Amino acid sequence: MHESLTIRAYTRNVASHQHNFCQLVLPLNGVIKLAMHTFEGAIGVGEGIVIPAGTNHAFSANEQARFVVADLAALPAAFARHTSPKFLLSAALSAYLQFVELQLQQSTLMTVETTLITLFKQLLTPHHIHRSAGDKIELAISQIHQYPESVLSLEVLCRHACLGVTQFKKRFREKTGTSPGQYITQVRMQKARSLLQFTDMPVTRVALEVGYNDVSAFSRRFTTVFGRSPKHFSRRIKTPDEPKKVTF
DNA sequence: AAGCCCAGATAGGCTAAGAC
DNA sequence: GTCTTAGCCTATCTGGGCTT
Repeated sequence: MHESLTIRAYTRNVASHQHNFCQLVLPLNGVIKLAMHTFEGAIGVGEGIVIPAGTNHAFSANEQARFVVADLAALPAAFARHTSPKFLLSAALSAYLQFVELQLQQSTLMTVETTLITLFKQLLTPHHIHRSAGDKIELAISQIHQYPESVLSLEVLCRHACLGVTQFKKRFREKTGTSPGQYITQVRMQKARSLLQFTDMPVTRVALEVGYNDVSAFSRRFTTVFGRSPKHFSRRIKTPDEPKKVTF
């Protein structure tokens, strides 16, 4: 099949139908109402819904609605563990979809669409796709992904999930396969590595950005997780091949 | 099923020393 | 000045068993 990204707008009522491919619907503006056997409700900006191949679905979109529809040959791996078809997008992925809209409206090159789809599929990772806030544990997970630098004690997370500590720990492990503490560390270290690789922030600043008030504690944890010190990943390292800065 | 308790493990803060 | 590493200490987390 031909995989594609398209921008669609206001749609009154589309009767129940199905495709032999997987479809993701991602609002850029307005609200879309969707009905299928595993879900019935509305999705807005910052959310998305996955419609597996062969699933009957009907939908309508309000007058303000504008949304990206991605037709994909297979269900992306990031959705394999999802129990709900609804999901949340990271701020970075939402920004990318805005960029996609502009490019699709302005570019006439087929290669651009191909590149946009390729990158879109690469961004469909747990780092950018969070489960919908419809579940109590998902609320806590969403909090971890949105604010990894904040105080994320068990007490705080239990409050977000409206659960007791025992229930929270049990359900969290069932959902994620790991403990809350280890999950938080994973998220923080992934973010730290990205900041080191793609910004010129010093290690001390990166430590603060991911919730460590002490750089030695951050360095120790980072080295444990990745096997190399933060400085190894830092852009601030000058390699022998790096061109010398020319000043005028 | 949910909550409580507890021993052991782990994380994070602080300090100091040393490399670059 | 920036960063890493190590030692020490305290707080918090984890996982399992027990109770309600």
